[in-house]
Amino acid sequence: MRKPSFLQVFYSTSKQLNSSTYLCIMSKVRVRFAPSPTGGLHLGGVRTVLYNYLFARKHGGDFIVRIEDTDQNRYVDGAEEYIFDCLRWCGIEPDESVQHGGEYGPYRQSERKDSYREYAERLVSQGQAYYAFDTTEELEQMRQKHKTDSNPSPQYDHHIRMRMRNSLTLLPNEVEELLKAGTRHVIRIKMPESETVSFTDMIRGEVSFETSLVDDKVLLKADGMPTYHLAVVVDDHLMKISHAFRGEEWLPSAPVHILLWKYLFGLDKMPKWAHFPLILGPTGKLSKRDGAKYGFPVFAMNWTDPKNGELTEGFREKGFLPEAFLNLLALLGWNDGTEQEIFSKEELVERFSMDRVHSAGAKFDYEKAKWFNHEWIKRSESLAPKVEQLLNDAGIIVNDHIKLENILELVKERCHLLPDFVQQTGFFFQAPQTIDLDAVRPKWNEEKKIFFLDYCDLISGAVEWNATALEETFKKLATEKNIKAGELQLPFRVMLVGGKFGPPVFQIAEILGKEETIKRVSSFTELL
RNA sequence: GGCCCGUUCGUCUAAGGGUUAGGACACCACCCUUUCACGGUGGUGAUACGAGUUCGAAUCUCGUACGGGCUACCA
Repeated sequence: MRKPSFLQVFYSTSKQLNSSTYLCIMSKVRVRFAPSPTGGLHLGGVRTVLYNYLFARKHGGDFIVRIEDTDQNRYVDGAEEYIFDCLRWCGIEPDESVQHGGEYGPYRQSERKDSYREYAERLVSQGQAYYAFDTTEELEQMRQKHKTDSNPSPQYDHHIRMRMRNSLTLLPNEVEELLKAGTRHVIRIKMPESETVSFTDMIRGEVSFETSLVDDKVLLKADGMPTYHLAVVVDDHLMKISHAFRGEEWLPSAPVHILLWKYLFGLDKMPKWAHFPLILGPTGKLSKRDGAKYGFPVFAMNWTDPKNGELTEGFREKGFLPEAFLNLLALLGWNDGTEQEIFSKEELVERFSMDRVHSAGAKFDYEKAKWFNHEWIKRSESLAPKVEQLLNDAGIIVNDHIKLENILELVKERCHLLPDFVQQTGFFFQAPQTIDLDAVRPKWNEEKKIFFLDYCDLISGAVEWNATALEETFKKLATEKNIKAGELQLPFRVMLVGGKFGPPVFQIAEILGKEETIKRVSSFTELL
């Protein structure tokens, strides 16, 4: 018997599915990251990008970056460029964006301004939204007037709206007049008085809300710009977004978005939602404003606030590898069910699945973050350019690149953050500026001084210059002089590197070379 | 205050009714190493509480407590 073709199977299976599942199968996966250009890009933002990206790649879909710049007051110069720089550093390239182009542009909401009003007006004519003419002062008055102990933050909702100045309370011709006169107004959604709105979150399952408890959110602002609520729904529709992922802080406004989808485009067209758990700092939600006050970075890369010139350090500059940064972020709220913790980007794409994303918030652990970075440093084969840059910045010139590669292999396991390499490799290229004499002094004596002088004589004539030979000579001489070799190794180390650190001391001497080794020992013996 | 989400070692997490509740980071001890690391071995350490369902609950249900988020013409 012939096997049924894929299409036949597909057709017969799909008939048994409901229409929304059918659509889900049919439509291409398209996800978006929608940041607002208001400052640095923090941990949580990058993880949201990552999960979006992984999901898109995993399902052969598109990853879109849409700039949500509908608030002109909060616009910060350079923030948009910065976001793309961060993504580039992480190795995440969008398929469509302001910088990458695409068929669904413009990808900046401010440039789509004209399209939103039409949808808001449509809602008004459908009776699902209304014009509101209340001024900021009137709103403030309302909040003051209705504020009680049991209701500290009164909402513009179905209890209040009939007492405000809007197209629900005003006569039609009054509204007409106000509109004609160009009176500043907003368009608000008219939340139903008693409906239950629910949806299935890919991470949390069914979530439901009573519409009577949700306020009449502004959809279109007085300046003609949409609020997030309108823009996200309209643009997700226009850009054919199949799955909408965002942080948990958006969950409370989900009913507004669901209703908007229902009114404007139909629930069957609505993307699947997932709300990611928050990444918490030591005291709660990580905030952009808290910058590096936690003792660890929160931004992906250095961010300088153009308003006050204030610099906030980023993970990149702190010395994190992008591979490690992505890895640690991926594991903050997700795991593949095995005990594996180190994943490359490619592995993450392969293993990622939304139903293994945790629903509970995760407190960021900087110690573990450093462990991830250490693991990636140990695995990395391409550290040299980064380390060389760091050394240059410290005023140390790298004259031999093969030598640097060899040194890197030797010291990798001692470095958690990239700047650690400066201490661990610097002395190979430049004699130590400071010598930790105190580490040697207590057990130092004339006998030992003579040992080193004699050792220098011995090795200066050595034909074979390698760690093994050097160690052999060293130990032999020590035995002859009846001094414990161990007591001599620490001083030797301090002479060569300046302190109690670094790889095995004879290997250091090997790399340093004869001339330099003898030079450092001699100058040391003159100091003590 | 209201609404929503959440709750397994200090932290990130595994365990989709039956496990001595597993791993990782951190911490401690020992081994390796006469620096510091890496590595190895071992250890301390958790199902918030109370009911219910069940022969059996970390796991399902309800309540309580606690934590977090939201409550703008910000996103």
